[in-house]
Amino acid sequence: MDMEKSIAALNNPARRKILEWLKDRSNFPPALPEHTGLDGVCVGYIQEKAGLSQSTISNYMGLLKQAGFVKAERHGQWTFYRRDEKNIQAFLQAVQSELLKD
Amino acid sequence: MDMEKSIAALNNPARRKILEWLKDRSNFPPALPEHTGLDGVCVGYIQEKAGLSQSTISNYMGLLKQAGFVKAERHGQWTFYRRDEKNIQAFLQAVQSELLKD
DNA sequence: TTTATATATCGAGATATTTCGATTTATGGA
DNA sequence: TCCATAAATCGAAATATCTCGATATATAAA
Repeated sequence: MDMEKSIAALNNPARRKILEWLKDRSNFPPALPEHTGLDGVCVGYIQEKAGLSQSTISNYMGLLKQAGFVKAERHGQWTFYRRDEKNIQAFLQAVQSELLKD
Repeated sequence: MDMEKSIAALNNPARRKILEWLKDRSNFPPALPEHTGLDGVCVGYIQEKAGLSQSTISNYMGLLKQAGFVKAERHGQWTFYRRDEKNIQAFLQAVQSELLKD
């Protein structure tokens, strides 16, 4: 749990939005036939949804990954990103115990 | 609850430290005789503890205040800052419901 | 009213982040 | 092998943050 990286990753509305969208696969276009059964969302779909450039999204997903909020898995030419719920919970726990009195 | 301002305010290790220190008055030098009974810690003590310039700390406390994490109260020439526990809890609630799935 | 002290505000240089388009790398298909 | 597509990396301009010292403001004390 790198609090520094985690908070920096959250310090951007688009990145927070992406984390929210990733809660539900149906926020993105339906998976391609060759992707049925695979978990996560590929960069292109996130880019389309966010309306930002490919390089920006790739960068953002890298930051979210380094912060531990998402996991990446490569399948062929695509990289699928999905939330890392365990780490997200761990982060919330950590902020809480840092911020909360007692 | 301005999530934007709140996260930005937390996106700095010194400001997070200050919030932690403010949990316990004894992290700072004892209050002056003329301040006994008054709540909070004055800027000078925070500055001394943090080892940053006076203007930096004044700026930081302003950011923490705008984010709702602290309350300021002026007594004479001193400004006393203290945590706003209600708002801190509200923030934690908000991050949690934004980040957590379900 | 002058002086001293505490804090806030201003202006600026250094550093970091944002975001892009261009390029590179990885992979799969013709 | 050559081409197409997806994603990552690079380089850069615009903007924001960090942090300071200097100055301004507010208050109290002499």
